[in-house]
Amino acid sequence: MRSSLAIARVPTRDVPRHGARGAHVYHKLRDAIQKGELKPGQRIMEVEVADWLRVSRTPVRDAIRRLESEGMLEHEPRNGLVIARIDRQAVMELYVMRETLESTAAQLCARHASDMEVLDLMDLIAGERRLQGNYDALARHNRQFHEAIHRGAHNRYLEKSLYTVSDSMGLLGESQMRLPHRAKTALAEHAEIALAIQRRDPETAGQAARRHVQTAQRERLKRLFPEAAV
Amino acid sequence: MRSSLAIARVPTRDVPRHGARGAHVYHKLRDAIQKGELKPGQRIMEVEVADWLRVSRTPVRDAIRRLESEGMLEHEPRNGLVIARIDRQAVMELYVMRETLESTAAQLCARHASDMEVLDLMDLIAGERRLQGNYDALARHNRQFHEAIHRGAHNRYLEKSLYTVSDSMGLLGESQMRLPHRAKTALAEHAEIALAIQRRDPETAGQAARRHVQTAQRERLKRLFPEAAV
DNA sequence: ATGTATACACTAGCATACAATCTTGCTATT
DNA sequence: AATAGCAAGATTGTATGCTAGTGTATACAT
Repeated sequence: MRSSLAIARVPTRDVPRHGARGAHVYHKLRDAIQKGELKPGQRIMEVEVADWLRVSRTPVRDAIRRLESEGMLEHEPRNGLVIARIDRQAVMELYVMRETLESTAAQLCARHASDMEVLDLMDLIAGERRLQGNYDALARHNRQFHEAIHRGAHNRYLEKSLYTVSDSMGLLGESQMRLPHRAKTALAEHAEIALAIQRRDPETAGQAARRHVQTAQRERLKRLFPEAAV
Repeated sequence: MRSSLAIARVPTRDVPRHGARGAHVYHKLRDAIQKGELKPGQRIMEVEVADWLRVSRTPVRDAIRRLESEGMLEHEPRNGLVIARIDRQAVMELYVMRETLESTAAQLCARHASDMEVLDLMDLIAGERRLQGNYDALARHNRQFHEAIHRGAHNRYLEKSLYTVSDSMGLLGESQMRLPHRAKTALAEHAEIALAIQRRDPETAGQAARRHVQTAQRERLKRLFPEAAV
């Protein structure tokens, strides 16, 4: 079918091979949104994206449909497709949802995670301690820690829901882990969750996760709406 | 652009007008899956669907991408795109997820539903009582009741998650409400949830919803896997 | 100056043509 | 008999042209 050295073959351009362009566009857009290069309310046009990534409109459409269904993009009545805006009300709803899901994930993780997964979790806590001060790394690490818990719950539907909720959180701006005091508090909270999971104590783990989300929410609201008395 | 009486114009065929074909295909496919006309594992091919609905592959692809992202369709390694299969493990995970979400919805509904929405809920209970024996109607009614609670929670992310979870439930086969004894029990459980919501008692409402999902799960497992000792 | 109508540009929805990939079954070779 | 290789057909991925619909500007009327 192809050159016998197909495995060594590399795309001439940065255009991905046939059969992966839709996914490529999806990830590029997603990353750009997460990094804040594309901001909420900003308009997205098929041709622009297609030009940017040097593909045709079709794979762009595929990616857009997916991001739309995940709530990262939305059609604004008289304005076309835009990066989803998250108003105050939506932030509240999002955090309520996250509270529920993270709490459930922690509970299930305490019940179902393998011993290996629990060890991973403890390693992550140790790693987080070492990273104090390095805010970029902490932000990435934070996501890893939470994802480890999500995986440990062994529930694909829950994991997927948490995935989209986390992405929507990304729309709110940069990670809270960049705030020194937040990073410190978060470490303690993470440790509390991880220890409860290690003890196989679902109730405590769930409660700890719930509190963790709540304090994160309070901090977030202070930054997003500093004028409001929260 | 068009005839001056565009408003009176009706599509010649059942092909919807420009700007709605993708959505049309989405709903047709979704309905067919819910009704069991398309069964889990069955292969879906773009051209077939396109012929069936007399549209081109493009809107079909749009619909497929969406259903895929919602978990109704999935790619099977050497078989292409198929209606999602739900194995025993997935059923368990799905019900855990539903338990969490329905419970949360009931709690939030007790807190945030408007008085009008609560009245609606009570009307639905009364209606359900009258429908005893009419199993088709009960199945529809059941969905309405739950959707009313989902809406009453006033949380768009929660509502969306519940929407996709409910759809995945549809993959399991016909509604449990067709079983006489299940219909009777369900009515009592629904009433319990609704009354707690009316009393604005989130804790009780949440617990009742959780139990409701659990008994539904037990019944479902009995039917799906009669051999297993559950 | 304000309202209304017409023309124009822009964008997403759609259809279709083309290309790459995968499946499958056959054949030749061992 | 088993297996590698090949070829035909099937199916999805990709590119692109065309069109309907909608926002915007300009001209005209009041």
